[in-house]
Amino acid sequence: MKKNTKNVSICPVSEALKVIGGKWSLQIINEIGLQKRRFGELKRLVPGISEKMLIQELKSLVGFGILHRKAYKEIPPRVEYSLTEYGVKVLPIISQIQIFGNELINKKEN
Amino acid sequence: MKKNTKNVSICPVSEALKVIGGKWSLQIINEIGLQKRRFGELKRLVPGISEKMLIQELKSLVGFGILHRKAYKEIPPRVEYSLTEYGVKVLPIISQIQIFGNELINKKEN
DNA sequence: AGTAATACAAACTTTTTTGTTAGTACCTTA
DNA sequence: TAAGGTACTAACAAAAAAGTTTGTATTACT
Repeated sequence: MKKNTKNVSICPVSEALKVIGGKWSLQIINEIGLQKRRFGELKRLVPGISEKMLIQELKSLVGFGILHRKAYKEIPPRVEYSLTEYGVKVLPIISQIQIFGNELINKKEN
Repeated sequence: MKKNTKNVSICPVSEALKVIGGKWSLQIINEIGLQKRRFGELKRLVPGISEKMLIQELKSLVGFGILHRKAYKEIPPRVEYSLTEYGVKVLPIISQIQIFGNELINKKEN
């Protein structure tokens, strides 16, 4: 495994989980997909999320370079979020997790 | 999206995260891979994990049908963990996360 | 009799994550 | 003048996850 400057191992899985490890990030990324989504739109699309968690996650993902944020200078405000070229690389993870999640659901039904 | 008996939506991603959403589960599953691993072995292989978290996760994963636990009636005790047929289906998720994690690491280095 | 090895268990504390509530700025329209 | 719509912010509370410490059973070996 790779080491950092202090010669401590860096685990790719751990590094990834710092970015997409929370309760909501994957759901948000999934709803954005290859589109542009407004804040209010995401609020509706991600069921159960609070406004606080939504902005918190959006900010974090923007900070990690996963999301791009475009604010229009209008009143009332309009902000659009979309995946960056890095963000797009999260989508295959989601696909795999969905496959597994569906297996779990089918398994439960027995 | 699928609905359960109470007509509430079930999200495959959420369901999957209930099983593999913690800090350690993916690392543990990754270390087991297609082999058999003893408790003590995993303790060494997963750096930084406490004994408590290790058994807690192992128990949980056994409960979800991801891991198989085989205890030998010996003293000192010997217990071997391995992936079930369901557990094996987590490996592609890990592969994808590793790809993404490595991208993050490379990105940081600039 | 004392120690070592292995795989845990239980009680408790700390840390992290998530949720709740109330409030802001700005312009438009009634 | 007052209310409405949008994207936030901040303070605080609750819940969930993770960490720490101490202890257990069993047998073999010294």
